Amino acid sequence: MPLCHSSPAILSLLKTSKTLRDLNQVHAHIIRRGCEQDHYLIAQFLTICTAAEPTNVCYPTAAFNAVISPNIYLWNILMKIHCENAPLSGCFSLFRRMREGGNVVPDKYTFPSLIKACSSVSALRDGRVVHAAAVRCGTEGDVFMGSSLIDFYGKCREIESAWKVFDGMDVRNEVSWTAMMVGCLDCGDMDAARKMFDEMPKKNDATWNAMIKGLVKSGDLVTAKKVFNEMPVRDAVSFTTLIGGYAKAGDMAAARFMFDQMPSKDLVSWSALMSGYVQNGKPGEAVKVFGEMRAMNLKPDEFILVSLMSACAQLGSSELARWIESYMHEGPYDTTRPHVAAALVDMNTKCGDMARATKLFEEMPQRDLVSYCSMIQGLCIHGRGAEAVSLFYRMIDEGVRPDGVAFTVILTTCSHAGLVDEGCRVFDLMTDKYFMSPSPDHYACMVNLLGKSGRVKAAYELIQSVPMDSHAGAWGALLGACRSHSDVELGEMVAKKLFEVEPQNAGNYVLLSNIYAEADRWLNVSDLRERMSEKGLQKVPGCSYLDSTTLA
DNA sequence: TTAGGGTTAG
Repeated sequence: MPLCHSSPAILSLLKTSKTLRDLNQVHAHIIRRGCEQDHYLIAQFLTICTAAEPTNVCYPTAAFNAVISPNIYLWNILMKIHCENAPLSGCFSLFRRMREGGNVVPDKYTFPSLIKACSSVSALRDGRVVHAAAVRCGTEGDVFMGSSLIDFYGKCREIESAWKVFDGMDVRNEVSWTAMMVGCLDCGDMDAARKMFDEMPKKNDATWNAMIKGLVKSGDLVTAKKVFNEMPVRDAVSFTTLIGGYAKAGDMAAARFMFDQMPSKDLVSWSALMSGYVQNGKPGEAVKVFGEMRAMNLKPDEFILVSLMSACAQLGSSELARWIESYMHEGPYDTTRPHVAAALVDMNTKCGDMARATKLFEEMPQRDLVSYCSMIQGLCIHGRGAEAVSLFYRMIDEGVRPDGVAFTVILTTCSHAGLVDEGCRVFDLMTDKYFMSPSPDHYACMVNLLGKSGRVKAAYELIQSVPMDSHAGAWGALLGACRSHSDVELGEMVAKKLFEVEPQNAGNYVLLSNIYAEADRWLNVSDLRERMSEKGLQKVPGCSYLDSTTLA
């Protein structure tokens, strides 16, 4: 029996609590007044607890554990807290505890959070188990249940299962429709998504924004803008989605224009604008935006600081780097969080402070894939290829599994440092131990590596064995190698291939012409120059293919 | 009795 009935004094105290300190005080009151078994009061406490300290799972769990016989409300609240902040395994052990010793039966409020936790990590098998449990509990007819299942199957790319849930629902609302539409969008089925968008009885902001996002992702910015204009009330999300779309398309003028149109800008929109400038190689602009933001007395979050650090890395300014670091130490920023730490390492290597980068890297509580890659790349930039390779193996020893990007980084390093045998070993490791199929970029790295070390024939054989469509980058690297090793015969074959795959690239003609010139084959040179002018190709001096297409 | 769940942006 509760000793007190939701003491109004404690309740009102609880409602004004904002910080952990406030909560500790209220908690002390709860314990002193013997209210630890008051379900209603503890429910309030748990809710406010996570609002104040979202990532702290331990504290609400401890308060919950003090309740002798928690009711279903309390179980569901704690379940949601775990689902949002704890690893999936923790959520499932809580779920087991609830079913085995909880003396309660899971209800329709229990499952949606669990399903959501499964979809956030695409845990298809686990989600199916929860789905089955929900069916056994007779809650699968609930709209929330259905919507979370549609979202889950959509995120796991099981669109057929999503449709089955959607079609089987007796009652659907805008959330269920939106979740299904997002499933179609993620599968690339624009027609089905558009049909749903047009046919659904009711739309909310999330619906409109999801459609805009899908159109942006498919590259159709014109229709995205049209839908945006048709939206009854545009919120920060809609603006930010379009800003991101323009940034990805390289149109920073349009992105900036959208940003300036926003009636109220939040941190996410500032961050989108900044990272747009960073992505488009305009670090100076990103730094300027950061200045504008600070002038408005806005407190940057970690995302924004990561963008600022990337901008600084591009600028290579050690002064700015030092300023950012001291700024972060003053504020409430957690510099040990993986993405922040990785950005710090990257910034310091690119601004020339390898000692600082190494110190930061070694002092991290745990090094993840991204921080390892930042450090490996840093060593590569500073010409310390051998150290980079041994760091790569240390990463594997520490149990961090390399992904495709990590292999690109290490292969590029080997290629820059001329570590041919090491590169070949890494390439074999990727295919034989990790069973990864190399991407065009990986092949390009290998061709570069073999080609630069003079093994042009081996490079040619590798590229011919590639089971995918020829990648211009790899062939281009090989042509470059043919030039530096004066292999006219192979150069001709490679160039022929390149003229097929990228006929617009004048650089390939120039390379071949240089190969001829170095072999004193002037007749071939003039032939080639003629073919170039016939095709209307012109090589801009000092400008690569990438530059000229970007400018166009 | 009061309280608890699902869709959209960096």
